[in-house]
Amino acid sequence: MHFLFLLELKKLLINHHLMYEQLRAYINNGTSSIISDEEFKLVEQAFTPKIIKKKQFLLHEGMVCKYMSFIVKGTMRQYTIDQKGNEHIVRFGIENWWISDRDSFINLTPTKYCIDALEDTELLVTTNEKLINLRATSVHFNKMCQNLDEKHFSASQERIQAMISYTAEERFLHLMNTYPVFIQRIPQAMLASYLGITPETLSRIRKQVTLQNKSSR
Amino acid sequence: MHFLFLLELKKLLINHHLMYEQLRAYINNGTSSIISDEEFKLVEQAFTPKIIKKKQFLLHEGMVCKYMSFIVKGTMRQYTIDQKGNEHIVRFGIENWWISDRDSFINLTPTKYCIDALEDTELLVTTNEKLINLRATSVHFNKMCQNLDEKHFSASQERIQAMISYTAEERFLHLMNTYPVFIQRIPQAMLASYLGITPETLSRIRKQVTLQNKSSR
DNA sequence: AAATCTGCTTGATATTTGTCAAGCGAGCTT
DNA sequence: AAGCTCGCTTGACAAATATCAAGCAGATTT
Repeated sequence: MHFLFLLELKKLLINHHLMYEQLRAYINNGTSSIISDEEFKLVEQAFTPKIIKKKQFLLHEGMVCKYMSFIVKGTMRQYTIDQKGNEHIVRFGIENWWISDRDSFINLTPTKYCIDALEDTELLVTTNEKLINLRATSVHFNKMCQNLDEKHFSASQERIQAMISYTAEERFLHLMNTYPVFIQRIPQAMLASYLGITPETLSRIRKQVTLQNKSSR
Repeated sequence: MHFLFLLELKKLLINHHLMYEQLRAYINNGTSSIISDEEFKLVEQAFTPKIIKKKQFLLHEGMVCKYMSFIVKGTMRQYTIDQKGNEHIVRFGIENWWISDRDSFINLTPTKYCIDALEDTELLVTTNEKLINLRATSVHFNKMCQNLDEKHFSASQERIQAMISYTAEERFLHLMNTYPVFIQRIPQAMLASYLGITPETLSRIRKQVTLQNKSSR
């Protein structure tokens, strides 16, 4: 009994180690110089590993979003629920992106979003206070945050532009090109919601698209 | 002749002074402590005043966006032009917001956006290098940038959510509540583009809305 | 194995929005 | 004052998308 417990604990620690290592790799990825062990220790201390099982919630409508989480592995979604009970997916979260409702996180206001996991997902979680401190003390980490923010800006703008200028079919093709991972991993009904259309319409669009591909070959 | 020139120059300097003062006011607005004169001098030095006349371009598709501009007064639009020649407005810029294509600004890639002025607009312009230096030297300015970024994040997310969950009419009503200034200042055809609909549809929606208001009184 | 559920597809029809064409009033130019 | 552009509206019709209802194959539960 004791022995099995220790074994599980060991596995857990190894897994946690791997999670931090991926964060380290991503930090190094964005800068020319490599983050030192001492500096990375500061980063480690600011984050807590967390695993969210499929369908579990990270955030629920009405809560204040106290955490900002770096996704190490897995897929999440951030969505609202309207009066009719329909879900509208604002954002998918995958590896190497933040997941959080920044508005609620910064202003401590209740969120209107839910965030849950589409598959078992590994997170590194931090608070606003720790984040602010860490950004002030670790140059490399701060740089990573800036890069992530720019990535986020760019993605949002791209999405808005697609929504106002493209038809549903064009938006789907655009998504296929930009985030092919989404198409592979995410159930079609959720992709439809993300694209702002109904599942039925997406089904017809896909049929359309595959037919066009076949005839052009 | 000499005299008139000096008079014009004086007017210009006074105007420039007022522009900087507004930036100072906005910086102070976002923090608990007030920015000192020495610190604000650093801010002043990083920016150049610029006036863009109505319909003039600040940025054109294909250029690299080398500047980030703080709007002191006026209205701008950031938009794409599709193959059919239709314009799609991604964003309006008004007082106390940045205007720039951040993606191009950061990565030095050619932009796909045009930015022009809807009315004579006063800007304080800076470069990425100056911005980075200034953020490192002025705590108050850095805080303002963070606040602006959060404002931008929040607005983008809000917009995306509106696009995927609301009908055209709901989006218009939402815009009326969120940015009534837009409705007052901006020609209807451009509002339509911003909402992702045609001018004709917006015209019909407005008719609809005013009829409903009348009957409910 | 039967029953249920989930994710997706398909068809018929309704609703929303776009397209094209015309018109109208206000302000501007000549 | 005549003519013109601009911003907006309106009508008739077309296209895109939603809605409702049904069905179906594969996975999961009982």
